[in-house]
Formats: sequence, structure tokens, C-alpha cells
Amino acid sequence: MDPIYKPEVIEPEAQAAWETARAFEVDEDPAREKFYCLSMFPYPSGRLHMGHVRNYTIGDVITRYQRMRGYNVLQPMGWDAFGLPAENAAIRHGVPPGKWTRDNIAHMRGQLKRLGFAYDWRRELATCDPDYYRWEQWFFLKLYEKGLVYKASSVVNWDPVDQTVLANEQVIDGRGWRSGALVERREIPQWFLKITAYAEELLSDLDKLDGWPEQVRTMQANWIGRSEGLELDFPLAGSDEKLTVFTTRPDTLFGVTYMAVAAEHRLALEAAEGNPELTEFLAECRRAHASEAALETMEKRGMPLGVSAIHPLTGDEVPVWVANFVLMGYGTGAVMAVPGHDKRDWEFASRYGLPIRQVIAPADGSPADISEGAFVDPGVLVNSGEFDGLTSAGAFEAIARRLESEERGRRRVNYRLRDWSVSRQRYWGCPVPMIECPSCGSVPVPEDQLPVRLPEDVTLSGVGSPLKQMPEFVEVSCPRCGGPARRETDTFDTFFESSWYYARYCCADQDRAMLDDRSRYWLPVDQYIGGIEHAVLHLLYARFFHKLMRDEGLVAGDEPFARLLTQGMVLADSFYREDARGGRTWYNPAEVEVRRDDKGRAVSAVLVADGQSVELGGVGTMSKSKNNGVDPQSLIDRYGADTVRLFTMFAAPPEQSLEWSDSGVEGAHRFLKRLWRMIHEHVESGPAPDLDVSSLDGARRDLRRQVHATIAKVSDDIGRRYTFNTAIAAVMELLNALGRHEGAADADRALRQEAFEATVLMLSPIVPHVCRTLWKALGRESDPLEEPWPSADEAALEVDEVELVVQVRGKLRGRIRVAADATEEAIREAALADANVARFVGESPIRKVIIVPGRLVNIVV
RNA sequence: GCCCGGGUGGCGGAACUGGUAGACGCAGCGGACUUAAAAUCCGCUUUCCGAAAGGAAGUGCCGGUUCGACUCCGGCCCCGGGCACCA
Repeated sequence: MDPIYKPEVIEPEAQAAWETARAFEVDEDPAREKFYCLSMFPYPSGRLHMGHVRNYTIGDVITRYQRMRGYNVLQPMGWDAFGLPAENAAIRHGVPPGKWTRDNIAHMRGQLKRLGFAYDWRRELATCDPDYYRWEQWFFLKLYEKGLVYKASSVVNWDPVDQTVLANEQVIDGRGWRSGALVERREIPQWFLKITAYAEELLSDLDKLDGWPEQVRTMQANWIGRSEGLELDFPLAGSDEKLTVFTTRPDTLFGVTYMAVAAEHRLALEAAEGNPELTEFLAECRRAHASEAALETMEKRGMPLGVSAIHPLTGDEVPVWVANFVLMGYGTGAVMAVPGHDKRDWEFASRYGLPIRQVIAPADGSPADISEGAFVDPGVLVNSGEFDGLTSAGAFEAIARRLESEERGRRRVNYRLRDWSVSRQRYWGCPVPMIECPSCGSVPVPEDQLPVRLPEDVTLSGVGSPLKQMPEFVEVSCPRCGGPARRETDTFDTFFESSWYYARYCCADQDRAMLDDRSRYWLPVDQYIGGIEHAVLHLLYARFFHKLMRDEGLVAGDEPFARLLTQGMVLADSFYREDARGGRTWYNPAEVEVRRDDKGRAVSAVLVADGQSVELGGVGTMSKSKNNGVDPQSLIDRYGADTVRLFTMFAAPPEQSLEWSDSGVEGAHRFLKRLWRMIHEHVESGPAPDLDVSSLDGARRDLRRQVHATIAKVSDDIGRRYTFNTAIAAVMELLNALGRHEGAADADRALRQEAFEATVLMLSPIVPHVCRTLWKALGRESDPLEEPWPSADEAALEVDEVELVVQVRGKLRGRIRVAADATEEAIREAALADANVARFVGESPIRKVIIVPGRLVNIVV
């Protein structure tokens, strides 16, 4: 055995051995229980970042652990290969997005292999390959036949100079990031998937997902946002028309003092005709960013439309306003405003001097001062005519019944969830398989003409879509009438691809169907691992897709992911300099030297290259746009894959966000060197004799107890808690104890052999390369990969004596050792006999003695 | 603005079900080994008082429940994630 730990030698050796043995290629085996472990596939941005390393190491540890536990484990890997960055790179460097993407994939595949992940590479897929995306075109057409696809208009950010739709992140301070032009909101026709038809099931099935973090289920439930309320009609004064609104608080109906409609609402548009001031206001609303966050944080503003609505119960006239915070996409695009009992309505009313009326009083009879702010809790009705005195819940019922009987209102369940707009006005995506015919309208591409291939030999200018300028792509004949028609140039949202890839891995080579029977063996995914930033969108769309595929008979089961581990983000500081025009140049943390305050927070920084200061951009998720990604490659080159894997798992529990810092990588490496050296020393002393457990006593028995207690703890930490950091800490403690244990007798050497074997097996999911070599050094032929996970010997865990903490009035005053089976009376006596305890008890009468077995005694005086 | 998390030594973190706050590691300090350095090994390391024994304070801030609170409850502050065209 080499006396020195050389990762640069043993890691390539191990990886070559696994590849030769096809160690991670797995097939369906009905005789064995399967375990499907999946990490979210990466976008091939160019290089792995620390978030990837963290994500994929977690997945690999679970995979290798479950394999040692005897499962038939599938762990695949692939590429979420369509997306915006490829287009940006193409514009900047003139390289076609397809080439850029595939080069990146090749490089990142090499990086993943270098980290020793146990992937079945035969199943690798890239979503930009026609073999993959043809099936989502096929599936889209199935959904179209079923009526789950429709075309409608929706709002986008439009860059009038680049003639292109911008992503929310491409709009900076209201301007296009490339052109600098003021962005407009524009309505364009888009394809939608009817996710709202599944809203109820997506909500109720959250209860089945007991392997999911509660916070993710809560976020999804809030996103779906089911609310029960009343849709009611306010007739418009002097007209036959009515304004329909949805409210969850019909009990506050008597508090309505105005109505508010969205800027896109028909009433607003009509009122603006011939009213330049209002026209200008609506135009201003259109200039706003299309994101909900922007709408909600913007200053609340509005204008009266000069129209009144008639209150359905009082007959009073209330003015109708247009307001910039009313969302056209939610409910009916109009709300009844109750400033006395709604925070936003209150602020708006205060600003514009609209009346605020109290109609709900606190249920406990306390006063509520609505001149200071809205009272939003339910309570008891006041100033509400015949409904006075009813509770909010009672009034909901009574008012709903009354309006329903008069056919002026309907109980409705409303969802915050909107249908999924799947069209993107982008080049680098899966073409939407539709044809627009001037006489037939939208016509699906016939199945035998699939896939609609995306032409890859293109140059991107950044202005408009290159597809629109390719007659060979666009000009087609209508499949229905044969006349000249135009092919749809929109592509799918990339969430479309990532919504079903988990199923495709089960049968990635299937070229005659989207999925086959193999998916029934592997699905659902037993453990899914990915960033918390995907808690809603990706994970909700994938759940929706699974239900769509189920209803098409493609998969069994209602949910795609049985257990979910949401990895915390890897965060890093960001640094920039501003040029005269306000543009920012971002510098990578690796090029910057940071000074920190005593809280460890960065206070100032200089660029190493020129020694001049740079601005702090704040700590946040690693991103291309802020150039704050930490590249793991130099660490891998310097310390090896095992050290990087070990340190990444040791730094923090997986669910927690992690502000990246290299300090400590050295410590992880030191630990592996120490493990190597200790095993080397042990092995060099010759083969160990068999262990005679019955002969152990004293320090030997204590050491063996720690070995087995560590096995129990590590099994629990890796298998149940997923706290890899505490598992590693426990092994470190064991190694410290082994280091302290003296003695070269047969019993000591046998004990060490058992301890080292257990240590190597326990660490092998985390640092598989070094463990493979150490396992052989310990005289074993196999790879730990093929060994069963160690189990703790219950007999070794038994203790004769325990230490108890003694408190007096909750404060720690002493420690006692008592027999493990001591009676409460004996424990009490021993506790009171302790000198320091006696000092604090003094002459005071003892009121109570609380004994927590195995833990503590608390004497209450 | 709304929804979901988080806040513990100089730093990353531990304390799992309300029961010893600070495991393990980093950094730092002291020592051993060495001609020397690196590497390695040993010891100390929350703050304050104390020679020590021991004591007091302490888990973002304010208040509460409890024999006992990092953990539960109410209010606040700060940080991170998401908000539908980044992935």
C-alpha cells in the first residue's frame, strides 16, 4: 500500500474500473426492489458551478447508500439544453446556439465524470435532440385533440427596437437590456395549456406527498390559491351593462365605496376614448414591467372612469376607477373595493380621498379604528342593514343566498393559478407543431410529419426571430386545404422539456413511442433532488405533466416524485464597477479581495488585478449575469474529487442555503490524508486476527461501543435525516477516538480492523474513490459499492453506567454517574449528595424533583 | 407588495420529540518533532469575573408560556428564495 494518499492516481483508477465493469448500468429486474434517484438536470451553461456539485453529490450519496442497502438503483443524467443563454452567446460570439450548447455539454459531461458520479450514462439525453423533443410535439398534439390546448392573448414585455419579446430578467429599470429602449407591455397571441383544469387535483394531491418538505407543499398550495367566494354583478348606472367582480369577502359588501378595474379592462378602454388624460394614464400603465412583483410594488395609482356602478343591495351609486394594481389575469379583472377592511383598498382610498366605511366590528367587542388602517379580520357585521349582527361566516352565507336567489350572484371557486402559456418568441427551443393557414386557421402538423426540426445552421442578430427569416422553414402548404400557409415560429417554454424528462430516462432509447413499459418499473422517482428555487414552477408543471401523461395512458400513478429534497442555494458575494452610462461590469469573486467586518460580512473589496476598489453587489444566488459563480474545477484539480465531495457535504446540511467559502476545503483534505495514514499504519503491522467480542473490556469495549454507535448514527443521518454533515462529523469523532486508542495486542488490532472496515463502508457513498482503494488495502477483494451497508451490533451498544446532569431550578450545578438501571430514588439521592448541588439547594424546601431518564435531574426549590 | 425559508462563537455549523448551548471542522494562539520550513502530532480557544474551584451573562430584538426555551406563542428587525418569458 502506498504510504501517501494520491487522489490523482486512485481517482482515475477507480473511475476506469467502474466504467469497465459497467458498474452503474442498470436494467429492469422485477425480482428486485427498485430505487430511482434523480437530481435535476443542469442547463449546459458551460461549466459546472458549486450548486451543481452540491446537488449531484447529494444525489450520488443517496444513490450509493441505497445501492448498498440492496436496491436496484437507477441514477441517470442529461441536459436541459434549450434556453435563452445559448441565444445570448450566439449573438455575442456569432456561434450557432446548437454548437455552443453541444460543446458545453461535452465539457460538463467530462467534469461530471471527473467527480465520479454513479450515473447510467447509456440513458443520457439532451432536450435539444429531435429524438427527445419530437415526443413532446407529439404529446402537445394529443393534448390539442383533447381540448387541453388553446390560443389566447396575453401580456409580454416588448422591446420596440430589437422587435423582440424580453424575459422579465432582460428588463432592467424598465428598459431592454441590449437596446436600452423603454419596454412596452404588449398583448400577443400565445398557446396555453389548461393547467387550471387540473387545479383541484394538483391541490388535493399535495396531501399524498408526505415525502415532500412541508414548505414546498405550502408554497404550491398558495400558488394554486384556491378561494371560495362570490361572483356578483354591479349594474352600471344609465346602461344595460353590468360590471362583474369576484370577492372572497361578500360579508363586507356594505363597505364598498368604489370599484376598480384593470388598465386592460374593456370599461377602461371605452372610457378612454376621447379622454386624452385617461388615454395617457392607460398608456403609462402599459409601459410598466409585466411581472407581478413589479405591479405589486409600484406606486398604487388610478383615475376615475366617470362611470358609476349600482350597489346590488343598497342601490347606492359607487364610482368606477381604473387602478394600476388590478390584475387583468386574475378573477374578472375588476374588484369591488372595501377600504375599511382591505389594506390595499384602504391605501388607495386614503390617497384619493374616497370614503372609508366600517361594516365589520371585532368579534370580541373591542373597538377598531379604521381611520388608522383597514381592519381585515373577520368579525361581526355593522352598518349592513338587515345583516347587522351576523358573523362574517354567517353573513357570507346569507348574502350569497340572497344574491343567488335574485340571480345577481353566483358562488364560485376561484384559483390564483393561471393557465400555462407555453409559447415563447424565441429561436432556441422546440418548435410548436402548428401551421397557420389563412383559410383554415391553426392546423396541427400531421403526426407523420413529426418531428418539426429546428434548423440549427443559423446566425442570430438579436433583432427578431431568425426562424421568421427562413422561408424553407416558414413556408408550407396547409395540411388541411393544401393552400399556402405559414409554420408557427414560436417555440415551447423550456419548462415543457423539463416536465417529463424524468420519465424519458426510463426508456431513453425508445424511438417508436414517447414512453414504454419500462417506465412502469422505474416510476415514480423515489428521491428527487434539486434547488429550492424550483419549489413552485418546475415542480408544479412536472406534476401537471405526469397527470396529463397518466390520462393518456403513458404512466401509472398520480405523482412523479415520491420524495423530494430541496437543496439550499449556494450563494456568493458579487462585485461590480459602474461606467459613466450606468452600465455595470461584474467581477468574479475569484478576482476580488474582500475585507470583512467582525460579523464576517463583506464591507469593501478591491480588484486584485489593479488594486482599485469595486462595489459590493450583495450576496445572492450564483448567476451568469452577476458573474459570481464559483468554479469547482480548480478545487478538483488541486485536491481531487473526493475532497470536493466531502467538503461540499460537510459544509452545511443540504436544505440550508450556503454562502460559499473555500476555507475548510483544506480540513476535508487533511481528514482523508489522516484516514489514509492511519489505515496504512494499521495494514503495515500485518494481517489482523479475528475479533473475540466476549473478551473486550474497559477502553476496548468503549471503543467498540463507539464504532457501533457511529454506525447507528451515520445510518440514520444518511438514510433518514439527510444530514450528511453530522454523519461526517460522527465519523471524524470515531477516527479521533481510534487515533487516541493505544495498544498493539491482538484484540486491539482486531478491533481496529473492524473499526476501519466500518469507517470505509460508511464513507464510501461520500468519498467512493479513496474508499475503494482503502477497502482493498484492508484485505478485501470487492468494491465497497458491492458490499452491504454495515449494521450496528445492539449488544455492543449496551452501557452499565450513565452520566446525568443535575440542575437546581433549571441551572446546571453538577453531574452524577449512576447505574443504567438505577431507580428514581437512587438517582435523587445521588443528585442531592453532590457537593455543588447541595450548596445551591441549601436549606430551601424541595418542591419537586424532575427526572428525565438517561438525561437529567432538575431539583425545584 | 404577497407567499416560503433563515438568523447560534472570529468563520462553516451541532444541539433530531421542550431537557448539558457551541459536537465536528476552519481560522487563531501555545507546545512537540525538524538545522530550518512544510507536513504531522498534542494542548487551549463564546464573553465577563476569578489563581483555581466556581460564578454571571449569552442562540437577531422586545415580550410571554414552562420546573426548564436555540426549540413553543405574540410583535418587530435583518438576510435569502419565488412571484408565471432566467433555468
